Amino acid sequence: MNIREVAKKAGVSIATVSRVVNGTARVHARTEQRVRAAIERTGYYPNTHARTLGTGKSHIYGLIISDLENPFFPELVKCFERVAVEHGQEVLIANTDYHPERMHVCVRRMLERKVDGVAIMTSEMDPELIRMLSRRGIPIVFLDTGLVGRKVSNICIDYRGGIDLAIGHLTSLDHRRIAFVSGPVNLASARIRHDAFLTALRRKKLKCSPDFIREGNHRFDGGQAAMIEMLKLRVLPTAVLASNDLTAIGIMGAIQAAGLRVPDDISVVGFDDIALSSFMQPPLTTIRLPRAEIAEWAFTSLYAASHRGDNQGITHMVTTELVIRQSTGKVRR
Amino acid sequence: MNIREVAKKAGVSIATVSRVVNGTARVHARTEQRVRAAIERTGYYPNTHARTLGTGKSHIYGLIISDLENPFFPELVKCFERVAVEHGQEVLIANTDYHPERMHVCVRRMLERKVDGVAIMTSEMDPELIRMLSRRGIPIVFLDTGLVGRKVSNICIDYRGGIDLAIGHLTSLDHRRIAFVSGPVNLASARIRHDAFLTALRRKKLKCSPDFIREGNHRFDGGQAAMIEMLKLRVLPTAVLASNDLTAIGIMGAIQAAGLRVPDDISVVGFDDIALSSFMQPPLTTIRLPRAEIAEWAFTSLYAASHRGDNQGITHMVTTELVIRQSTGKVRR
DNA sequence: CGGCCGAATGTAAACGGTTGCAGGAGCTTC
DNA sequence: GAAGCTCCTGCAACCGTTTACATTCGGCCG
Repeated sequence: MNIREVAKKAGVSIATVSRVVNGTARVHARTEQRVRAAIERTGYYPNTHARTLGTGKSHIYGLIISDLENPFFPELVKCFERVAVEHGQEVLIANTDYHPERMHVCVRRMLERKVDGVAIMTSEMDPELIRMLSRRGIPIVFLDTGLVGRKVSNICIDYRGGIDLAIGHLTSLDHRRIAFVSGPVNLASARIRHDAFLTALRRKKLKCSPDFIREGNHRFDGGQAAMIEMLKLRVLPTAVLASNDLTAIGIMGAIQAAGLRVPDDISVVGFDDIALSSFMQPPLTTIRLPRAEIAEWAFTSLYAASHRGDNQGITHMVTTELVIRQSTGKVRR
Repeated sequence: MNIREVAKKAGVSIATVSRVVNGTARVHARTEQRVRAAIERTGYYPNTHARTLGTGKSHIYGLIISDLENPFFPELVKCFERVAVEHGQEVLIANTDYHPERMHVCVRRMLERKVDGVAIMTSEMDPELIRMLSRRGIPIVFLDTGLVGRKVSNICIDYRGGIDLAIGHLTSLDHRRIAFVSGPVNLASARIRHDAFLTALRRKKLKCSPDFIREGNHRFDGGQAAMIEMLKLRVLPTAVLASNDLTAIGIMGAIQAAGLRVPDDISVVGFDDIALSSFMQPPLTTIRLPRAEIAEWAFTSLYAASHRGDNQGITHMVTTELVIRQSTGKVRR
């Protein structure tokens, strides 16, 4: 059931069938009718590979992420896929597993399949690889890297705004001793959050003891370990802000395991608002990162660049919001 | 940089380049050298779409799942992708979002991209669609459906064995009043677990009050609601088994919200062993479903069917195991 | 030295679409 | 009635491979 079969059944040339299928040129209503009937009867659908070969457009978009098992990503991937399918496009997903060198394989896979654009939603990256894509005119969109250029767009997250909200919320509950557990310091986006925390404290005229700043790893065990250490201090913080939700959940675990209570003894605030956070005991107060918006914007910017030939990349700012649940409360006297 | 460029640079015909790239026929060592050098210099890699057009093999495998946000799936998807990439194949992921009618779109996407095989890891399905794939000779692998046929394989999970282990574990801790919160009853795999629970109780000569059997929805809120109801009974169970981990986590939430303790007052056992379970307070005792094994076997069975032309599908049995953590304990007097 | 053989390489026809260009049909206009 | 215009439609080249078949080449044997 290829285009030739359909053409024969409809008594027209393959060019006419192609025009009916794609709507690329006027076809007489009567002819169109016949072609459509033939398509119906044969159950014909075009071969995308042949189409790609002819037009150079694959209708596939690449999505590179760090790790699908990190709860931050599934929603992002799902939304990206949903929007892509709504636009009649396909998605190619690749995991780097946090290894910068795996990026090579990912980019290679994208090139081999001739993607029409790539969303790079990881922190790891390699300028050489970016150039490989750029040189071929493939649109790119990044998450959180300053770069913007020809066909290269960027999504910026307002970490500072979210952290300001969280600190404001905590101070309004009379918290003065606020600790922070960061992500891995070699991660740019983790450093931004760390800086934003210090700035926000300063603005509130609060001091921050170095004992109250710990490094985590953006995973459960990192938060847990950091908090276990912190609980050995003579003077404990009354609230802890974490660089992401998994860290916050690890922190809550350590607090509860030590026989203390959240939020009665120590309040905890996370960052990301992964689904899991609302299921914790107590449900976690956290700064929401709108993953659906990120995914949607990532796709549509690539799609626009590929279709309308928008050459100048742009920066899109994504705002965060504070979701208040039950892991934060007023300071006990 | 297509095959013609390479051929020109190496001073050979495109057929020779193709033979070097694919190793499909003998090429003189000296010639091969020249071709490889040309490939190196030009950074050439073959166009997969042209290749697919010529050979009929796309080297793409489809993976249909219910919902990427259900924590059961990310690990499955990740493993499937890893194994596929190791074999030089690509993966096409599609979500049904639990809607049987979305299967149409998923299967259509698979057909359009000419996948070499499809793993259908959802419960929803439509025999008509299966036939559409089968008629074209596309290998299929299912999770948990009795069907096996020409190029159709099946992965069976030993639910009964896992549930027997769990009930054995609970009775050895002196539990006699054991409750069960099922999944949605219209889901075959949920019914199997339900039946297995009843059988296991009977084998231990335990009676089960109808009050102790509730229907959940395989989500957090279903477990929570079912347990809130159950806690109104005059005589409470000493242990609850859930049809999956999310349900179990909802159950623990309801118990703790009611001021009771897990496992001191009520023990809880889950099913699946999603990553989250080990992070709960207390960490959840659960029946582990080996998702990596399922994914690996799903891919390799498709790959074998596509490459070696294995026509007879087979059934693969996957065993479960009990992971004992801290949500289960001895019955208090 | 001629014929034969096998190894190495080239030629050209698919694969299934898209699309620029040409041409025919039907109609208006002078 | 011829010229010119529009609207449809078909022809054929092209996209980048694979692969069956043809061809060339060198060596070996009788």
